[in-house]
Amino acid sequence: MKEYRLKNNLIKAGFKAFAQQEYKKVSTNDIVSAANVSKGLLFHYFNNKENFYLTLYDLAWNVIYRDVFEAFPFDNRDFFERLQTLILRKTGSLQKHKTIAAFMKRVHMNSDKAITKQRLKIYNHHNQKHYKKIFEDYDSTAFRHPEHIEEIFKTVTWSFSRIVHEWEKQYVDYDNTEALRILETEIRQYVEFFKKHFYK
Amino acid sequence: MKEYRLKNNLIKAGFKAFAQQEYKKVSTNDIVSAANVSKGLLFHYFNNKENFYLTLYDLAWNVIYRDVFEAFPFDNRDFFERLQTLILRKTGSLQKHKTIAAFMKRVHMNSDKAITKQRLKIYNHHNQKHYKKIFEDYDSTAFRHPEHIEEIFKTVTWSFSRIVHEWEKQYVDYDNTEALRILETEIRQYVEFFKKHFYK
Amino acid sequence: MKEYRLKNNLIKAGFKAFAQQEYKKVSTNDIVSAANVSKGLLFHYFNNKENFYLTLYDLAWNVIYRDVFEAFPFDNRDFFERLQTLILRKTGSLQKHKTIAAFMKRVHMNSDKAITKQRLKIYNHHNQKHYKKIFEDYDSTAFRHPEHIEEIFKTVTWSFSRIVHEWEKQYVDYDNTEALRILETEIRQYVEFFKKHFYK
Amino acid sequence: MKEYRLKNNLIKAGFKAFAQQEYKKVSTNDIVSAANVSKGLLFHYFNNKENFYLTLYDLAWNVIYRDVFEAFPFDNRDFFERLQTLILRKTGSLQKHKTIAAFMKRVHMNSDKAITKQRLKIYNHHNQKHYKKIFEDYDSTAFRHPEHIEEIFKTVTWSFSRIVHEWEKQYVDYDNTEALRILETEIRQYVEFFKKHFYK
DNA sequence: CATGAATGAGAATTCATTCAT
DNA sequence: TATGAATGAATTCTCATTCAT
Repeated sequence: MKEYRLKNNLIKAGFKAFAQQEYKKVSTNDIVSAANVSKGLLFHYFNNKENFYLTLYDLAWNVIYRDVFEAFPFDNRDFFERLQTLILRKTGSLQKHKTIAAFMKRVHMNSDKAITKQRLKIYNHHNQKHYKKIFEDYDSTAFRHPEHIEEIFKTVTWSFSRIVHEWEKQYVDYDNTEALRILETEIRQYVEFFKKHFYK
Repeated sequence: MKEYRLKNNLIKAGFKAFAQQEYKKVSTNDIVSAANVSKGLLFHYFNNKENFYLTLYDLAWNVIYRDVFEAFPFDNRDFFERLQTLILRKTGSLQKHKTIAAFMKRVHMNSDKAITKQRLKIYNHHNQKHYKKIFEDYDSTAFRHPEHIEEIFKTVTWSFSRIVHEWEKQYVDYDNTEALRILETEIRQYVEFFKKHFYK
Repeated sequence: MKEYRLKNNLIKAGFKAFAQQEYKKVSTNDIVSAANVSKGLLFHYFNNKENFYLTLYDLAWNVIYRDVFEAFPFDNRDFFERLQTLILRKTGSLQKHKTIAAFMKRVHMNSDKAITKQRLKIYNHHNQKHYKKIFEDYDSTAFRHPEHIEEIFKTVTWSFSRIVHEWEKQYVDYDNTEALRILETEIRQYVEFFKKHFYK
Repeated sequence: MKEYRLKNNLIKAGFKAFAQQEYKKVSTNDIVSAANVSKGLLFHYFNNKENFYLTLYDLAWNVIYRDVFEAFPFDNRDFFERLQTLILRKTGSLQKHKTIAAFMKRVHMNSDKAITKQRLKIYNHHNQKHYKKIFEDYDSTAFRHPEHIEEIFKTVTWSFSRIVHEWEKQYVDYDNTEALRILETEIRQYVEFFKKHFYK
């Protein structure tokens, strides 16, 4: 598809620019000249700066979830193991795409009202869509108290996100695969712990 | 001091503006018109926008540490209790000065390189100066292993900052004094815990 | 004529757009997207925006004069009655084609030099062509002073255009047929008046 | 007032530019460079293009009414003669300020919604203010039917505006004073006519 | 005949900063 | 100390037009 070459250039340049600097500090001029593209093209494709930014955010989630769902082991219906796979793959994807990871960090730090609102919409849309995919057919028979699934889900995901956060701070400079193995071990440990308490 | 009225107006307007919006989004026009002061005066007093911003940051710490050191119980030479007082007063001060608290949050989220660098300088300067004041004459004889004081200091301050952080998130809407009492109880609990382990 | 469908879409969209907004305010993007047609096609058919605009103007007169000349009673060779028919049909046509009427109003208000010049050319071309048709074989024997035909022509057409103008302002919201009947009565009255003075 | 020199340059350049071309066709660049003034200054004084345009419109009426009211013969309380003075002075003022006259024509032809709305507001404000001044203490005892004053007022002003309009078209190129004398004669004639019919 | 990607000059507007008074 | 007029580079965005396919 030769015709999307320049659009792609814009997207790449956008990710890079918004990963390095704040939204407001990045000028559309910077982006188009980095993308080696005319001034008008950005607006031809994305209408305005804000929409471009949010489109990139949307694309970023697409990239991440593509990695997450590539040959996802749907045959394993164990709740915790699915969750573990999800987290490890998400984290792995961000490790792989450094620019996107940096971009995401900045997006989530942006405190402009209009942008925050739209960003949440996009985020929720992805979350809903993909969590449904993963958790609509998990094995609920294993739980000791299936009626507490809501609370368990929250506690567990929250704990995991915390673990990832701590791990991120600590292993920021490490070799990717090595760091991921460490995270995996830690998560696996917690999975065992959760299983012991929440399963029959 | 009639002659500093306008400078003060600028400072107040500055805190308010930078508490509500990002550095880049706030225009000097916004500030001077909110302060009811001429355009030139801002630059007369503060040279440029960046310096104005950093001056406010410096002033903010002054405000906070003035609260902290007002009748500080220096007669109590216990390490942990001094630390506890420091933290509770700092937090209390921010609770009292909502605008400054919001301002500080935004400053610490700002990721502009030039500003980050300068901001750290100011931060370190205050930290050094005031921590010295508090911890230069603590009672070191109580420690089981005085040679580990460095590690203990880090562990403890880090834990405390974590506790405050969690507390902030949870009690954001609560009544000030009530929320502070809760924090105090929690911190006191940890102080006991630390004393038990690190003191003879 | 399947192959002119898109050209027709463009024309319709053009009339509508230029009826609603000034020439400069209408963008070619507006037109092509309203016409559901590619950007290039507009330029393929009409070369540039200005030419497109003027082509529409030309077409508008074609539409109007088609209505005027549909089964025109050429057997009646009376000068004033032909003129009356011309005016009533012209006005009726504009009442029928609201969009074209609005378009025409805007075109005649446009004061861009280049466009005004071209517009006049088109206008004169139509005028000449059609007035000739109507007035080349009128019954000149009825006039008291056939040598004054020029002045009579001017006086009469000018008076009629004035009558239509006043009528337009007054009956803008009325039912078409009803309003037209009123205009007809008024014009007929003047025709009688003119006949009395200018005929033998 | 040395400090308003450049503001005045902008105003003059604005009148000239908007007198020669449509609102949309005039670029702020054209104006500032004609005024020999920096790009920013226009926006410093007038915020945006639209507001600049409307400010000029307001100023134009000020200029005209300043001419109208300069030593206005308020001692003459005759209704028609006041009206006559008003019209002749208004017309004379526009003859004197050719640029403003051309500007006004264009403003009144502009069909942009937002601008039309604001323009009317300004127009009504001036009208109200000045008509009140002139007609609040006219001699109403002279009228045969003072209860019909509303209708008389409308009929008369409408007739006069029509006369001026025709006159404008005819004497566009004539010497100012000569043309004005012609208009005056014509108006005077009508005043006599009105007096004969509406006065006792 | 039909597309729409691509261009780039030019538009309005913003804003930190300067400087004469 | 205080003003605010003045600057102009930088920014976002528009739009008629071209052209390879």
